[in-house]
Amino acid sequence: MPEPKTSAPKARRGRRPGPSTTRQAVLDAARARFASDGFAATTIRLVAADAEVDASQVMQFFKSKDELFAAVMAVPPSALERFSTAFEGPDEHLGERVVRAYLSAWEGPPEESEPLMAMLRGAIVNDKGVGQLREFIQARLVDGTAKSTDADAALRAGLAASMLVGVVTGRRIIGVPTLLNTETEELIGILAPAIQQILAPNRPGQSSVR
Amino acid sequence: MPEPKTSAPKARRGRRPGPSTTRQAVLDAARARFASDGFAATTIRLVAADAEVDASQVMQFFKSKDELFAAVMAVPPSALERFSTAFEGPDEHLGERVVRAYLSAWEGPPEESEPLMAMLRGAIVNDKGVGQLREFIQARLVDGTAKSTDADAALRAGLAASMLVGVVTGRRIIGVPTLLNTETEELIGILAPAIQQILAPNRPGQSSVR
DNA sequence: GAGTTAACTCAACAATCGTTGAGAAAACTT
DNA sequence: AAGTTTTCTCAACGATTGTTGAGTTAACTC
Repeated sequence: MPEPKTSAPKARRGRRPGPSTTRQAVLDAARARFASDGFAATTIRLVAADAEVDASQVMQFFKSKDELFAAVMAVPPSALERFSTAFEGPDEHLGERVVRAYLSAWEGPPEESEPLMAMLRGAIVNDKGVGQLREFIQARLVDGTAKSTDADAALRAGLAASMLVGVVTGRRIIGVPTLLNTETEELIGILAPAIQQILAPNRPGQSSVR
Repeated sequence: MPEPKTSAPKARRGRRPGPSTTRQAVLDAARARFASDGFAATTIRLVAADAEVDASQVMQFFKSKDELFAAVMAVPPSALERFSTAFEGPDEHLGERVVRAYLSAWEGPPEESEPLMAMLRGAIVNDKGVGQLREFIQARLVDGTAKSTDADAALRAGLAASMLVGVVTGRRIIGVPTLLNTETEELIGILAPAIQQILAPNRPGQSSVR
């Protein structure tokens, strides 16, 4: 239920006085809507109402609903950094670092997590969304992290990405009760050895610290 | 591209002669459409055209689009059997059996795989879909497979389910190139040890002291 | 064979959607 | 200060959607 910030007075007719922050307001509203409701359930009119603007204004800033969605899905560099830096460093705790990077990226502040959630929620129903998510996983999570051109390393990075995205989806989108009722740290404790196994399988027996 | 079985002649006006197979034809068409296009992109008229019936006929058999979707998402018992039997047997190759069960269920014959694909594709956009997928994972893949009432075992089953569903999603829905270009057997070879790590983490014969 | 029920088509409604064009008011340019 | 540009609301269009009611034909019941 979107409610106007102030009790809706009367809609002025022309341009508003003062500097215009509307474009950013529309973008913020759209990001939140796409992230929580998905692509199909998010209507231009609803976004416009959230941003307290007319629907046609949204169309003037962003040319179409698809372009608005594309603008929303732009993943901020701070989130990308999490993934790339997680792969750097010694192989010993690689699994834990990667798991931690994924979970924290999707559970972090809205500026980082909402574009990612919007991608997941919108990917299935919007054609551009599927392509965007595919490219994001392939370029940013697979090619961008596997340092060498090793095909096997890329495959393992892709599998780890799919698995961790699956965990996030199950927890944040599907809402599987078992995953919802578990602390993030406990999840990491279980996932880290498995992802370690995927990414650095060289020493099979070395995983268990305890 | 939906194709009429025969070149569309003329639409008769009343009930057709002979025994009626229309209800099943509608269900088959809907299952295929929901599985390949998702919930939002699948229209009643499109399903009706595929089944060579009028759209109102679809509404007479199934009361609404939601109920049609619910009927489509009914997972056949043969698919459920794959999952439950995979968890039975020695722990030694548990990971490989479970991985094989998941991948084969989603890549098997259409009667089995299409309801599962419909669940995945439709889950995000349809409210009933999210609930259905959540209940499917929780009841069938978590509670149904974890033999004991052990909370930790249920959590591990839930994580394994989410991860493997993630792999299937990345491969069959998102279409991550790296995963697409890899043989199923090679995937199993990499995934099996990781899932084994999740489901049976302790070799020193320690079964969760409580 | 009459009467009832079920299967089926046709036409249309009501709602919602993305999108557009015209015009009003403020900001910006000169 | 006049003219241009940008921001903004209003009203509506065209298309599509799920859904419904009326009428038509065949199968089923007795």
